[in-house]
Formats: sequence, C-alpha cells, structure tokens
Amino acid sequence: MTTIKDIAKVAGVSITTVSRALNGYSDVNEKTRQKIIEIAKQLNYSPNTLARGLVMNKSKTIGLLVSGLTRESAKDNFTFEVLAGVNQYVSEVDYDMVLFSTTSTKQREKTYTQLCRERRVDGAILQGIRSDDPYLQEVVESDIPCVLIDIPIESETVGYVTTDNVLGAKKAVEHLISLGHKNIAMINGYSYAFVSEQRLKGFKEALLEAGLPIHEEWIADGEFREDNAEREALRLLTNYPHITAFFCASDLMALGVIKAAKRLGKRIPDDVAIIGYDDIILASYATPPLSTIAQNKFAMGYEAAKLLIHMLEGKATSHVKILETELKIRESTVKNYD
Amino acid sequence: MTTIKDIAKVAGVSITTVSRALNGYSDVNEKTRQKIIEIAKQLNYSPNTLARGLVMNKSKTIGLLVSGLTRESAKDNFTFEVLAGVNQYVSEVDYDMVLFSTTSTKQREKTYTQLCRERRVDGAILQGIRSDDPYLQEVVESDIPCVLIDIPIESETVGYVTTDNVLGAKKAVEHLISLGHKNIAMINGYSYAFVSEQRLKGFKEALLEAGLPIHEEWIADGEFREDNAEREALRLLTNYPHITAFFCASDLMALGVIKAAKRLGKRIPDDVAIIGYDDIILASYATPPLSTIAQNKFAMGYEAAKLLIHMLEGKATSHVKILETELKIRESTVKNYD
DNA sequence: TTGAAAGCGCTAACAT
DNA sequence: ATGTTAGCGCTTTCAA
Repeated sequence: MTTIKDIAKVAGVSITTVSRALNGYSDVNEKTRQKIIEIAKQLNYSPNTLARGLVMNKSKTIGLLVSGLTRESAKDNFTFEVLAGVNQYVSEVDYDMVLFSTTSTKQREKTYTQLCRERRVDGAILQGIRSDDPYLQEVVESDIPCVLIDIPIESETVGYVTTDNVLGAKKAVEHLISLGHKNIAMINGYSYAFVSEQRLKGFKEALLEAGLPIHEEWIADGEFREDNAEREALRLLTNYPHITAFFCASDLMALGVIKAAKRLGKRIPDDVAIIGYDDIILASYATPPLSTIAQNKFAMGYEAAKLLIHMLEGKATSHVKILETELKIRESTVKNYD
Repeated sequence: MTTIKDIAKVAGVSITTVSRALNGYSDVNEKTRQKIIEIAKQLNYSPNTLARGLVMNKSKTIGLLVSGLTRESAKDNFTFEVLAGVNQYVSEVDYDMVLFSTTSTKQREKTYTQLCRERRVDGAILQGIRSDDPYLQEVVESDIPCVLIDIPIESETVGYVTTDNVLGAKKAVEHLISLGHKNIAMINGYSYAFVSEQRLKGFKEALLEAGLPIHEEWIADGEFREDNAEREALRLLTNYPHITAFFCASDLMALGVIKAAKRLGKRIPDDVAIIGYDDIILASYATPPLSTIAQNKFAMGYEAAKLLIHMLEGKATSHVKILETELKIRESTVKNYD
C-alpha cells in the first residue's frame, strides 16, 4: 500500500511537502503539487485515515447507536429510514458512519460510551434508545458530542431532533372528533418512551379542548407491539362497547387494533375508526389503508446528522431541531377516501 | 483521554508491560496485571483503536457497501435485513461495521475500493450492487477481501452468499402449474442482476419439464419496480388474455401486478394467480396476501459476515454459502389458504 | 517554498 | 517478567 513516503521518494521531495501538496496547502509550488498529485495517482495512493485520525485526534466518523436492530424490527422501518437519512448527510460531507447496535451480546459488556471512545468517533447519534436506558445517561454525560432522536435533552455537547408529538397527537384526535367520534380510546407505547408521554398529553388536550371526558380506563399500554395492541384493543372493545375510535401511538399497534376489530366483526371505519402514528410503509398497504400522523423519518436522520456535524465543527447555532408532522387521511377513518 | 502511557506512569511500569497486561499476554506477573487492570479501570481507559489499527495494520472493521440506500428503497426491506444480519454477526465477534452507500454524490468521486482503502477496512460485504457496476469489477480485482451477496464470483479473496435462484423460481412456477395453470407469464427484474438470469432460467426449466410451451412475449422486464411491473402486467393481460398466472422476480413487482389485475377487474387468484419472490414484509400484508419464495435476508447478511471474517482469519474452508429458500403459499395463488 | 524532527498511541522485536 | 527501542503513516511546529 502506497504511503506519502513512497510518493516523496519518487518525487524527490520530503514527506512534508507531499502532505502539504495533497492537502491543498497554499505554500507549495504549483508545479511541485502537480507532480506530486500525478505521482500519487500513478501509485494509486489512498491516504491512511487511521494515521491521520491518530495525529489529528479526530476520525471524521460518527457513530449511529441504535437499539433492537433485529429481524423483527424490520417491520417498523423507522430505524432503517433514519439510518438512510443519516447516511445521506454524512456522505455529503465526507464523513463515515459506523453502526453500533445493542442487540448483540456485546451490549452488556461495553457501554455506548466505550464503543464510541474506542473507535474514536467524533460524535454519535442515538436512535431508538429507551429513556430509561442506563447507558443513555452515561453517554449524554460524557464529553462525546451527541444528537438524540426523540429524546429532549440539551447541553453543551448534546442536542436532539424530534417532532412536536403533542401537536401530532392532537391533530390525530381532532381528526377523529371532527368525524363525530366522542368515545375515543388510546393505545399508547411504553411509558419510558418520551414520545409516549407527549402523545398521551396531546390526546388528553384534544379531548379536553373539545369538551370531551377523559376515560383513563380507555387508555391502554401496547408497548409499541402489534400483538399487545391487538390484545388490549380486544379487551377494550369487549369491555367498553361504546368506543368508536382508537388513537394509537404507533402504526404497528394500529395494525394490531385493526386485527382486533376485524376479529370482533366490526367494520372499519363504520363501527370503529382507527388512526396510527408514524406512517410506516405497511400503513398504506393495510386493509383498510391506515390513517396516520406521518413523520419524515429520513429527514429526522438527515437533520440529526447535520446538527451533529455542525456541532462538531462549531457552527451549530441551535442544538434542537423540531420537524413537522402531517395528518394522512386514509380509509381506516374515512370511508372511500382518496 | 487516558493512554497506556498514563497507566504506565501511575503503575510504575513501562508502557510495554501495560500493553501486554491489557492484551492478556501470559508473560506478565499476575499481580502486576491486576494492578494495571485496576488502574486502567480507575482512569477510565479506552484503547485507541486508531493507534492499534495503525501498527497492527488491521482495523477490525468491515465495510458494508450498499447501493441505493434511499427513502424509496425502504419498501423493499431487503437491504435493511441484510444489514441487521451483518451487524449481528459482526458484533458477536467484536468487529465494527462501517456503512458505505453509493446513493450520495460521493459515489462518483470515490470508488468502493478507495472508500475501503482509506478507512482501512479489513474486508467488505457488497449488497445490491448491479453486476454491471464498473466499480464492482474494481473492488473484486483489488486485494480487499470481499463477500458478495447474490453475485457468484469466487477467487482467492472473494466469496459470495446466495440462494439457489433457479430452484427457487422452479418451486414457484411448479406451484402455479400444480394449481392447473398453463399460461404463465413472468415479470423479471433487470438483466444486469444475476438473480434475474437465474430466476428466468428456473422459470423456463419448470415450464419445459411440465411440457409447457415458452412464450417469450409473455416475459417482461419490470426492473424490480412496482410501477413498471404494474404497467407491464397491464400490457400483458390486455394483449394476452389467456394468461392466468404471473411469476414475478420480486415481491415489489408482484404488488404492482396485483394492482394491474385489480384495475382490470380480475379476481385474484380466481382469474389470475400471482406469486412473488423475496417475502418482504409487505407480502403478508398485501390484499390478497402474496404467495412468494421466501429468502432469509437476515441469514444472508449474517452468513456473509461470518464468511468474510472467517476468510480474514484464514479459517474459511469454502468461499461460498448457498442458503435455502421456502415456498410460502398465501391467497394470491390459493383461495382461503390458511 | 521546502525540509528536519517530533509525536499521535500503540505493538513488537529484541534485549535483559 | 520487564524494559528499551523502533516504527506504523500521518500532520505540524520550527528552521532554513
């Protein structure tokens, strides 16, 4: 593998000059530079980023820490789209991305912080980490710059990108209310997700503002899982037949609710209307197609990467980015909608 | 950031001893080792993998080269599942994975080979690369060990994992034939995908073996795209009303065919039966649920990583891994199947 | 405009 | 069992 030393030898200059020439410094004779560049090309030279990173003390690499990168999690393509967005920005600015997942056995042995420090990543993006994850605390308190997705923590070295989940939930519930629904249940995700809290808040606010009562017993925990949501919806629909609509904190759970409704022979949306959250790909392919609050997951990843790298380069004016959500009306709430 | 030098100073030994102690060499006094480990812990030491990689000339990092990591490609969660599988194995053996995607602008400036060499990855896995990609040739001919997914190239440094696509296609078509279909069309992917060739071959073999004629004009190119497949199916069904079944080289295209059939008022599977390939998540959620040839994409990633790392460590007996596929019968071919 | 020398943090001969 | 030394490939003072 060619090194700048080899180039220096061939060019008859010092390695310093080669380094300067290749890095575009101005204090090098233009002819010398051309010659060096030419030789580098001929010798098929590639800079060794390990060596460069060692001396410069930065690697131009960011870590993407995700949890639960399993076979099952593919259904909910959230993580994947975020990843694609991160990747997009990162490669635009010539950084690289290394993926740290915590599904593995490794997760218990090494903390996120250790992973980041060993690989000398310049910063990290955290996605899908539960807010009660002990390692979250650790990495946030470390000196590693990081950007969190959907966890609102802010400090000198920490920023986040999220959407307005209270507003999103309100939009969903107001949509149901505008359709005449008065008896609306909610299937929420687990409580250690920040978004769950927020969506619950939005749910209640919407009811309150419409002068509707809040039935705490109509709020169930589906843990963001399709099967749990199905079970909970089955229970609610059986025990409280007055319920005519469901707001679910995720599309996957909404799919579970659809199954439950079908099993009970209920027509959707006539007997029971269902709205989800996220706009995963399955949503538009479901039967009936699922109304939902769409989040631009790709954009979340893209913006997270952008924010992080701006922070790294000291040109971030704010550490927070809030993205918009959009109400998508489909046939799980409105018949023959098109 | 603590270095072994710091530890050496505190422990009153040389840095060599620290290095040896921390790396589990036997020629170091057990007491000394314990002391060093203790100090390392106290000082919150993390090894610098850049420095280690520089001197050892290996980074314990592999590159995952994918193409088309876009918002749209999320539908076909193939890449994502492969990635999850790669990640799983890689983290089991304490390697890291860096993701190189070629969607970006960067793709035209730097070749895969350059990307790999700059980051000093020990090896690479290539997924979703077209067989006519000029850079594919380059990386395969380089000295970088690599494992290809679904491209059968083998050499000293190159291996691959794939499934038996001829057999898979045959299984699909034989299934249709067993249902009594005689007029079977095929929507294939683009020709510069190895799998397309193979699946076409399997398609023809199955027909031949059943004594059925091959109508070349019933074979269309859907370029692996849903919309193209829909258009082609529309055309075929209109021009050749005898057709009663479709074999599609991907599920995404099969979904397009379903749309086309519906638009023409055809009942599925009564008027036209449809079978896909891949078993993407959407398949089971489609209306009707899609019969398909399932590939274990997670396993493909996992096995690719395993093969690559075995190759790197010189303990690969073979450079090829062929995985099984499975016929999944759903309602797009058999009514009320359950 | 160029070069010499030091050093980033680590491993690995080669002593001792 | 431990230390000395050299060096991985690169950037960066400092001098010339």
